[in-house]
Amino acid sequence: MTSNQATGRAGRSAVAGGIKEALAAGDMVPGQRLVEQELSEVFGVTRSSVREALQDLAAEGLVELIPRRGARVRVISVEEAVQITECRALLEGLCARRAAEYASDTVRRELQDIGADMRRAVADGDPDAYSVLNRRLHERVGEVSGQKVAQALLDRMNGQMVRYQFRLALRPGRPAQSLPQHLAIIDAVVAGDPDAAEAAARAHVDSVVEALRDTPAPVRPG
Amino acid sequence: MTSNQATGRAGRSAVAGGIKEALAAGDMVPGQRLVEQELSEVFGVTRSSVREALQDLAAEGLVELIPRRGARVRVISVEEAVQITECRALLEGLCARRAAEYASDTVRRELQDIGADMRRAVADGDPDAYSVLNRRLHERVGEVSGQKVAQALLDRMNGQMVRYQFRLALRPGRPAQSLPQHLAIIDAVVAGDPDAAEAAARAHVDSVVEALRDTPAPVRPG
DNA sequence: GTCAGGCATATTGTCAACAATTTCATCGAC
DNA sequence: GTCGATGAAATTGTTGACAATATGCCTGAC
Repeated sequence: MTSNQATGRAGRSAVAGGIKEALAAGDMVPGQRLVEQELSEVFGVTRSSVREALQDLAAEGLVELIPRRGARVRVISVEEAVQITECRALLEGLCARRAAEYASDTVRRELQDIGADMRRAVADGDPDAYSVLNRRLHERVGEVSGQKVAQALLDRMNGQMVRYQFRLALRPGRPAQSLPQHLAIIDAVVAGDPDAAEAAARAHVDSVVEALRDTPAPVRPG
Repeated sequence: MTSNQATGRAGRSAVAGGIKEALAAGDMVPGQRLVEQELSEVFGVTRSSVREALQDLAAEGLVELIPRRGARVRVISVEEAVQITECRALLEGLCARRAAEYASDTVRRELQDIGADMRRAVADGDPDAYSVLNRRLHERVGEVSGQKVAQALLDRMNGQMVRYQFRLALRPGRPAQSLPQHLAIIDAVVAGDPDAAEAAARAHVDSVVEALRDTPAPVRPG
């Protein structure tokens, strides 16, 4: 973390990025107030930069902006997380379908490698490595699908889900549970079977819905 | 249109709203430069308000913001419009499914009324009325589905599609073509058949993809 | 002891001037 | 005649001061 006096456009993304990180790390709890001057001192930027960064975060749905009352970290209810995940299921399904149709041989091999690595990560009981591979899998599939629009929507939603994803990944046995689903997606894409790929991706994300449903509210707001 | 000297928060949404309107009306063509001072004079607000409004529009994907070079009306290619529509199909499908599951008797009756009005509009050859009913149908379905997240995404995408929707609605015979599809959605929701509702909604939006595919680029950029 | 009113403070919102950068046209060299 | 440099104008970006508003505390009446 560079604590240089960043200014202007650099400052803007520095603040936005910093808050995102803090959010992912759990250093900022939902409902927490975000005071402009405070942030400007912490990040060493002007209040204008903070202001613009907060606008950006609000547009991404990570922060709630109440007129004359300032910004708060937005609380995402379990219900909302479920809805987000339902939407994700559809969009991931679309991406998987298109990936199965369009993926080059190189990518298909790459996906197989990711699958093998995932197997290993689960066998080794390394949820951290699994999480990284998980991200890479979804990322590669989205990329090769050519569905830029769907991908942008998914990115956005993933940003809102950081808190929940963190909690889910920590659950013992969760990787073992999702591994076969991920492998099914990979197999279908590699085999070039669009219907199977879409179904597998949907089934996978739907199982996340299940997992979410018996998640307690992640953090007491306030 | 009030050309009062709006200031502050009011000014901000006044500009954003005004630009959206101009965009929908075709008064602003994609690629057109949006100069801050010019807009501030037209709308009678300070440049700060214009600036923030442009940020909002950029976040919605309606405007492209290039550092040090200003804002331009974003060009949405046919390819992108198709992708947007593909995503819409999925999300509309989800909403229709949930609507079929959860709609109250009152809403079901309301939807039937909309269907009847649509029939009439087509019979009368009134594409304008049909367009309004179309919007209301999708709106009501989204509302009753309880899918706030999907609805928010759809709103966003509809905003980006204004230009294309306008052109499509003008095509002679288009309402007659989409009428049975809309009626199918309504019937399925009214009948409480989720699978049929989802299928009908998807089929409808997929047919929009077809229509888009043989649309010439809507406006010469620049 | 509780509640209403008013004051002090913290915080956000607005603005206009200033700085930095890009753009475009003009001019000169080859 | 074309290409590149130069400078002026237009435009965006930044800053700090000032204004408006909300919040919480303190006081005093009942």
